[in-house]
Amino acid sequence: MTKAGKTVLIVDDEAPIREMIAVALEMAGYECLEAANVQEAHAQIIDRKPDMILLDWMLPGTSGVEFARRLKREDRTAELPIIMLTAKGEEDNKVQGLEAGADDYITKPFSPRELVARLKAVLRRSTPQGIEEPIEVSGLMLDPVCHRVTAHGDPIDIGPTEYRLLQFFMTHQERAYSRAQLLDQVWGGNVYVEERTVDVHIRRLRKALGESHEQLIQTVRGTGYRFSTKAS
Amino acid sequence: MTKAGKTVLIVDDEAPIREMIAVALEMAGYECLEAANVQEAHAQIIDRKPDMILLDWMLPGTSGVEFARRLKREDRTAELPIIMLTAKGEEDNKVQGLEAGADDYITKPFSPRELVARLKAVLRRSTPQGIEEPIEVSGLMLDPVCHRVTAHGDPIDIGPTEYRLLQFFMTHQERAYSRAQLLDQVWGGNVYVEERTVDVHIRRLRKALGESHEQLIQTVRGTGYRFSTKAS
DNA sequence: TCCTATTGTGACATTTGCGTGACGAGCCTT
DNA sequence: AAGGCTCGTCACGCAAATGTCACAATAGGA
Repeated sequence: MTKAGKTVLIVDDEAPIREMIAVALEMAGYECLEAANVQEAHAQIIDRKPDMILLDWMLPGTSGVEFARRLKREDRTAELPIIMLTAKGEEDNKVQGLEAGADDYITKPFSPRELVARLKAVLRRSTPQGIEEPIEVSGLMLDPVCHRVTAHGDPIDIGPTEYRLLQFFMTHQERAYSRAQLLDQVWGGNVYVEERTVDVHIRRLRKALGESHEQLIQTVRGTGYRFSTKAS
Repeated sequence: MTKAGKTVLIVDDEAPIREMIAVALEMAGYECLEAANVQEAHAQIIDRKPDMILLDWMLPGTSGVEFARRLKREDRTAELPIIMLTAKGEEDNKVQGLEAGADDYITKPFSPRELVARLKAVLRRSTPQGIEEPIEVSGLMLDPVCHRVTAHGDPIDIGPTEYRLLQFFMTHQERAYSRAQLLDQVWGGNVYVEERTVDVHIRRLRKALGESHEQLIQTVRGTGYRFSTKAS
């Protein structure tokens, strides 16, 4: 489920180090941004909206700690996970770093493997999914927490894509969506697939729902599809 | 928000430090026990049953690491969360500490705020529910007190990790968990392990459960796993 | 009614995700 | 030191899931 690889912003004043880290992370499937100082970092954050920040302790101008503190203070960036990088021998500052709002702390030199591992752990913690209530429509129930679909209590077996499709429909009832919109919302923006693929998945979903509920997914000829309890 | 304040055992040979920590924790609503050495600590654990342990790295006689390892080995105390305390400059030993079974690790000097924060985090993920009643699901029984699993009365032999995994599943039925979530909940947040490792342990657990019960652990394609009595 | 644009449907090759056995490292007991 | 145990990782293979196509079915306008 490699949605889109998460984006990591690397802030360090030494280009070779940035590069090294970037290579390691890209091999692990992350997208990397780089910044040599606080100004660049700030621009990147606003512009590219990374999912987390690798922040060197020592920076020209504003120090890393200060920058971290600033980010945590701003609403817009308060939730951004930060991992502080520090050279060995600066361990005194660990407490400061963590208090400033860093989510983890790693000492140079470090192995790429360790870096990636910590990164994963931090990302894992900081991305809780929204509160998800079961949705029920005329006997058809989708429970996001259990990741399960049932019709009058009986489990229905569908693939991941059909699940996402159904979830989208059930949270957006009564409205017609074009194939392009569905691809955007269910498949995710930057994927190239034929629009007719939507038809196939609609079919699979209808089949899985069975005669009792397939009517909920209505064809809007010339436009797309709609999920509705009312007959068309 | 939860029941009564948790009890924390502070193990350190320097009385002033114990005192300082105790004051900080009591202000945060915890009850504190103190021990200057391993013998005292052991007595306190048996006698007062603390909910977690703050363990200094350096101790007269048996070292903190060794003590931690011993606690993790004994069934009776294996689940007790431990936070190791260490003076600055001993960071090399961090890995040793964590591997010995410590759930977290904190370097002196530290701020009371940091200590309390880590303590909360560790407690949160180690004992969501305090007293441990046996859990039984369709003939499969897990008894936390005896640290034993039986299927229709016949004992099942599984390793510690599989035990924790099963315990987590049985206390969190029906809900689907991603591999990342399982790593967090079962392995502990500060451990860096491949996600696929979860698969392997799932397999080992299923195998141990046998045909009669392996169906309880269901694969949720593209998402993770789920423990449920209902068929998928 | 016929025609055409649009959608339904089954089949197919490819991709992806998971199950599985094996292996080596570390720890504990002997 | 040796042997057993548990653990994390890897590589391989299978099966589900996916995207695409070709063709059938359908609707709606002329």
